[in-house]
Amino acid sequence: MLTEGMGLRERKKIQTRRRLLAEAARLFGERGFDQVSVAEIAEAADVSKMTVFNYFDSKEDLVLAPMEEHIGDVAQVVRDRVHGESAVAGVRRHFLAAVENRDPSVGMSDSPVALGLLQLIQQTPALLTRARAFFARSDELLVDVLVEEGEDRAVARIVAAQLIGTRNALISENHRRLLAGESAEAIASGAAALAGRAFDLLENGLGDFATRA
Amino acid sequence: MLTEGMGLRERKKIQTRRRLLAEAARLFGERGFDQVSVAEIAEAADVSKMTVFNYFDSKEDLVLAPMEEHIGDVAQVVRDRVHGESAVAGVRRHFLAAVENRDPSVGMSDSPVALGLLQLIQQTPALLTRARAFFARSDELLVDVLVEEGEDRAVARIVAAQLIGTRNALISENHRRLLAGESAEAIASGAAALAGRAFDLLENGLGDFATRA
DNA sequence: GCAAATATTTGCCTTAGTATAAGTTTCATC
DNA sequence: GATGAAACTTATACTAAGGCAAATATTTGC
Repeated sequence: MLTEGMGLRERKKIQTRRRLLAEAARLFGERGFDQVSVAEIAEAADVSKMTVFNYFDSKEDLVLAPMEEHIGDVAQVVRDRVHGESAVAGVRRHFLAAVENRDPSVGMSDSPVALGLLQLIQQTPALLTRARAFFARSDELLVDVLVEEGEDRAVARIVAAQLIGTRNALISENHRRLLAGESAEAIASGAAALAGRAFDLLENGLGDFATRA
Repeated sequence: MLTEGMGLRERKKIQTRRRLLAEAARLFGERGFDQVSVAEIAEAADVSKMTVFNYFDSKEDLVLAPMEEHIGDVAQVVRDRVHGESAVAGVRRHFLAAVENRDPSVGMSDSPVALGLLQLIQQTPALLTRARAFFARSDELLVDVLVEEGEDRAVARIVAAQLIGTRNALISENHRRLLAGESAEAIASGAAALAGRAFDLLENGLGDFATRA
């Protein structure tokens, strides 16, 4: 975060925000989400409780704020896809590149901090719930892009659900492996293979998948 | 709900539960979810606040309890599908039958009560959130069925996400039309056509859907 | 330095949800 | 039909999230 050209007020706000996020992460990491009150976080960051809610709409946001930035990623990728490229192809390309780059937003970071966050989220119902809301929002944003391009909204919702659902399942699988102790390095090739399979299913259809013998 | 053969205790419990649901629906309908406290509902139903939480785990459950019964529907349908039928075909068949039967669980009831509930849910973030949790649970249950049949879990998660996502998008579209004032009768044929399109996309793939010109 | 804008604090309030212990009702069994 | 156990409800008191209003402090542009 560049701070040049900012007034004192802006710089302080950024600092306070960072301090709140850091103290929250520390306390949550030590004791778990539900065992830390907002008041404690406020105290640790040396501000009042009200100020915490001034910076973050809810206690959950103290954990999930970083995720929030990526809500529009898929919609953006589809909007920016190259000529001749389908929606699925665009998402596939972007996802594979993210895996290649060990992008934390697709569950490819095995840093202690990222792992700690992941664990916290998985263990805390309130956070899981909130994370799901982000998926729902991603979906809406993608629908809007498709509608802008002239697709029927009802069809767009179906396609978006399939695309976002597939992508989330892939990310979630990466998370599972990270939490099982695998390194990002170890996960990478498997993740790419699985993604290939997943996007193939999307593009060519489930067909007679799981047909009862 | 048959009450024969039940003791007084069981009958009273059922009555209390119904009274709580009815009073909650009435009050929520009159003033909105957030403008009614649990204490008020308890008073209206002539029980203590604690008793409300004895019957329902949370305030949201007072609205969503009826939905909860259908969480396992898709998983059950897939588990029970006939020989030679694929997972998609099974879900398609069941969904189309539900539309035909104006089943409320797929958004095909235009009764005032159902409409009121729908509206309440759409307008209340906490309820929307909770409803999404049900979808997530549906998904997990479906994954379990596929895994039991021998599918790889990672692949099962991808397929389940596509199936459940598609179905939810269809239901959600029905909800949209209901809230726009259309009758279940009027929605039926369109819903069937859209469902056909949606499951075709699932079965045969998105292919070059939304390929940029 | 001063006034306007903006951030922060303080204190208070409502409400969901939990824990506990003490009452009350139902039921099975004799 | 009395009785004791089990199930259910209640009152009470508590915690914590979150929202609100008015007072206070800080930064800004001038």
